[in-house]
Amino acid sequence: MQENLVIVESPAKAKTIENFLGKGYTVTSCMGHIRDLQKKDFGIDLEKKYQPKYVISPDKKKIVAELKKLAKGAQTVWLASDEDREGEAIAWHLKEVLKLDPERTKRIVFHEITKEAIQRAIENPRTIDENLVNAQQARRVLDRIVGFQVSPVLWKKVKPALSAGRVQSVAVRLIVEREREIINFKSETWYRVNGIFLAKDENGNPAELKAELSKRFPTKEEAYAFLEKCQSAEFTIANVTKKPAKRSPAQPFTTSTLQQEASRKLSFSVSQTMAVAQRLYEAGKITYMRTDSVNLSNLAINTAKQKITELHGEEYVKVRRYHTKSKGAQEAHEAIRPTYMENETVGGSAQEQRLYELIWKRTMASQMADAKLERTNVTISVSTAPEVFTATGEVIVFDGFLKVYMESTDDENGHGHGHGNGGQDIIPPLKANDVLSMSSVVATQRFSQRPPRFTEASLVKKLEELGIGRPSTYAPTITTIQNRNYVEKEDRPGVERKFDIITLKNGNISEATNTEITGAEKSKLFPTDIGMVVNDFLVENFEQIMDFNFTANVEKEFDDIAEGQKVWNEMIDKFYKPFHGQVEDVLKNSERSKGERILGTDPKTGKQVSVKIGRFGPVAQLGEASTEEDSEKPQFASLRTGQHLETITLEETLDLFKLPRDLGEYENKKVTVSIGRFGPYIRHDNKFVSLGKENDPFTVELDKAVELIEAKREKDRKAVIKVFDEEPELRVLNGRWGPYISFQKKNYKIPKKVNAEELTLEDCRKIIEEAPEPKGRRTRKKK
DNA sequence: CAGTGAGCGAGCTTCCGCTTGACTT
Repeated sequence: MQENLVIVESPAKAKTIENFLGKGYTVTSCMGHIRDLQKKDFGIDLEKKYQPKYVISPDKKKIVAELKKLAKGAQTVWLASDEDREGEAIAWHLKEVLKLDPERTKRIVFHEITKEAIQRAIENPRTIDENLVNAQQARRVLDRIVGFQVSPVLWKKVKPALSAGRVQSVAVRLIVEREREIINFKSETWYRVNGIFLAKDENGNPAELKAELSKRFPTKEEAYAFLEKCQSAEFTIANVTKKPAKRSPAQPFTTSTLQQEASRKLSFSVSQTMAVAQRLYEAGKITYMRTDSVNLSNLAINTAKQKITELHGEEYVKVRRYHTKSKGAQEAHEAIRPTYMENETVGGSAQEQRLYELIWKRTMASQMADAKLERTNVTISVSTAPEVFTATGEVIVFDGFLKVYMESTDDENGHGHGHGNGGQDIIPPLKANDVLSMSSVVATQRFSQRPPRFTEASLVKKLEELGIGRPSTYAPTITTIQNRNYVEKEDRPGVERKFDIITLKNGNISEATNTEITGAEKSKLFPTDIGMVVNDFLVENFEQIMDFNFTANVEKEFDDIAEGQKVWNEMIDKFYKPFHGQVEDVLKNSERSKGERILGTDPKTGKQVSVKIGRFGPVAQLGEASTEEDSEKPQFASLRTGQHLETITLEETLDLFKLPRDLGEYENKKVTVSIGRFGPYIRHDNKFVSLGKENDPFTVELDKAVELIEAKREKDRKAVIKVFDEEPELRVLNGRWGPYISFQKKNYKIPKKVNAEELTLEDCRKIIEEAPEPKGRRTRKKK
């Protein structure tokens, strides 16, 4: 009989701990929560004070059976789940489900995964903290109430299969509101003036001093006038100051900061980061990747110190202890760090290697000395004008942590567009009253930047700041709002923008107009039409849930429950009563929401032009539906990809009704052009030919269409490699991925070694016969 | 694949947080 059974949450942890405990202890894992509210019939008994109806999660049945067996054979069961709200609940569910005898059950928590810490935990067992468990039950019940009562309202009032929740709905709101800020953004313009002056460096060689005028000019005329003044001006150093400055390393990684940096530096999506981190964790190369702690173990700090000394010398070491600020953060957990600091690199896939390297550098830097800088500020006065030029230089005196790692920022506007920003590293030696000769003064038209769109990672950052969601849910939440089609991750090309440049050089002033690309986006989150409609509906009708502080407010109450100051189902009752009233009221009284926008009237027919969400997505409508008999039905046309309810104009909408267009006849059959799901196409003789990107369906002519039809026929001819007279249904075709066999509407792969040209009918039949049955069910949800 | 946009009604959808695989493309 096994004396002791220790149950932890994750199997990797179990393995480590078993090694520390040695004989007499079996360590196993329960893989997180083993029970949850039942999914059907709400899962909460509203008649019995919100009593939760728990069921064993289907994917945990096997684990529970195994745990039962092990617990039966153990003298003492040690519940060693995490020390937070969820962990406490896991311990309690285990106790309930495994029907553990209180006499032989002990609750322990580790503050660190070391032999000493575990030994200490074993020596200091406690009982399950019922208050903490109740705080978790309140959290769980509240989330179920919100999710399962608001979602059905959406099914009725907007569209079936939609969802709402405490976390996801607020995440969508952030993106929708940001998009509207961008739509309504009015760019301002001004003129920035940069001067290049001539000086001498330490060795007496010519050196440039780049400076920016402290004033921006709102108009071209004012900028021009200033340059005219500069023509005859004398430029004098008014002031030189030098100040020391320092920069400190960033904290070690948490889930959220890892996702951000992997996104910025490696272009990983948040779920990709988590999947790669999971593999590193399972291979024992990094510590646990779902954490909000910045704490490093003593062991980690010491080995980092050694490694830094070994690689860079002792002066680069600075031991720093980081503490997580957020309340209820788990000091038991550690920051994400390499398990063995001495390993600079690891094997594995390229992605694993890159993510590991990032984690290693960040951890190292966190224990390294500050970088010391010297900042120089120079002011240059202009004899003919009150404005001054300033130049700022920054020289690294001691690199410190910068030797290994520098955190990136999301600031996409930071480093201008190559028009000079007035800054430079090294400032030539100068002193006050030096007179400089001017090489050039350039006024450049600049524009204020619209707010940036969210990336997956910057959205996680924002959610974390708002206290919404947990390390284990950031990635799934981001995935959910994309799967529900509330949000899309997209690239968008920028647009060309013209800007003026006025240059003073060699005493002459010249003007020019340049162009630049602006507003290009890569992997940014855009709200969809349905996302916007759902968001507006929820903000209008469920303000409390959609409030950015809703989570923070209920968290305070959960804390009160955890401290025994509040009774959990009383707290839920206070929330539920008014909330449920609201749900009923909205169901009864609110209008169906279709996001309808009336754009104006069609000048030709005088009919109303509008857009809305239809059964099959966003649709434009010409004319109004009427209840009268024999009244004309309105015309409909789907919006094209890239067009949105919020931004489409009357003209763009009217264009949609110009299709399908009749181009005339070819071979006595009608040729028409239209736009379908896969873009613009030509229809002729019941065949379809894609128009491609280069041809506009609104202007394309018959000649071009015929050309495309012929090209398609030629391509189709080439597509057929072989036909057999005996079996007309069987053909060898050339597809996108090479040759394949088509038979009775099904396609079959040809083995790589086989030359498709030489296939006989017998060969083909054999391939079809031996083709593996398509396994498994098709996933119901399509993205 | 190249459309749809009327209405009825059955049966379904949905939350957040803990954890890993087991699946297919």
